[in-house]
Amino acid sequence: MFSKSTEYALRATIYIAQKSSENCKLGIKAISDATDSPPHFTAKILQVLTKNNKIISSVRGPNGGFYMTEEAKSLPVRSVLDVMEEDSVLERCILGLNKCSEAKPCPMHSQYKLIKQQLITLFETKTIMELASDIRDGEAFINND
Amino acid sequence: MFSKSTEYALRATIYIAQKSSENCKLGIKAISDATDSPPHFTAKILQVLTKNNKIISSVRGPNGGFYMTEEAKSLPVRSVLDVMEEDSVLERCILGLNKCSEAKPCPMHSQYKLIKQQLITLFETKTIMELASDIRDGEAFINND
DNA sequence: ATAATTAAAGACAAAAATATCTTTAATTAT
DNA sequence: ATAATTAAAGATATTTTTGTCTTTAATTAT
Repeated sequence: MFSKSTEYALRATIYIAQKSSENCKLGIKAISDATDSPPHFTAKILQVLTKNNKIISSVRGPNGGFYMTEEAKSLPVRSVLDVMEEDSVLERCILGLNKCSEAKPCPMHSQYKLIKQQLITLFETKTIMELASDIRDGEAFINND
Repeated sequence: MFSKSTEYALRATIYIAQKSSENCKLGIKAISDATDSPPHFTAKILQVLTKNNKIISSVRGPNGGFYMTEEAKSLPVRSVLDVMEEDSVLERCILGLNKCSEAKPCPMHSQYKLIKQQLITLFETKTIMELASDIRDGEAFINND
């Protein structure tokens, strides 16, 4: 469904949301370990997610690292997809046609649009914080151990 | 959702199902034109789909080309995904975790599994023929014109 | 038989995605 | 001020995906 980059982005974001705060930041090593992601590659992805401190914030130097504000934690999961430029997965034609629409549907259009709408709703209503809470409560996991 | 290869495979299969029969075969050019796909690349993909004549059949030489038997046309759309080795899209964890399961779910697992099940059902119940009929009846389209 | 036609097979090329490594800049603690 | 620490930025490498081109083999019509 998503690229590796986006999978790593989602996992890192959820982990940072759960573990960090403005006075408790996380290093790249801790994040990549906890989410089973390649550290250097994850660092690159976090550079994107910290652009404009939109989703993730960071500070350099000793005791620095990555963290999220409470405000950012309350963003919908879809914001991560938007930044990673994978929101299109939620909109595209399942057969890859550019002009697939109600007026000129592909043969899977009418059935797939119902599923697509549920995907959109899921990513737009679920917040990052909600996913993070499930991990904190031990109801969900973010690694492969 | 799917790779370009699989998108081309699905479009080509649906087109061949609609236009061909054992005594009316289609050339690669006709297929790639009708489905807005790169001809040489599509030829490669058809080589996979014709392996063992499982889904698509072909004969070489004059008046040769690609076609489908009535039996093959009645296969579920999922058979194309299986051959293209993209059936995993219907099974994988949306966050890319290898060990995501009921016992050790990712934080999106419980909500996403409902959507995933609908995708599986869609691809397993819909037949290639059904999609092809929609095109024949002018209810659906397979190109970008 | 021969020539024409068509897909199959294989080699190659380009682009994109994934991953790593090194250098730089910012921040902090001392 | 200095040294240590950390992310940012940039360069490079590897792998995968996508795409093209050429040669081969099969089939058919003449």
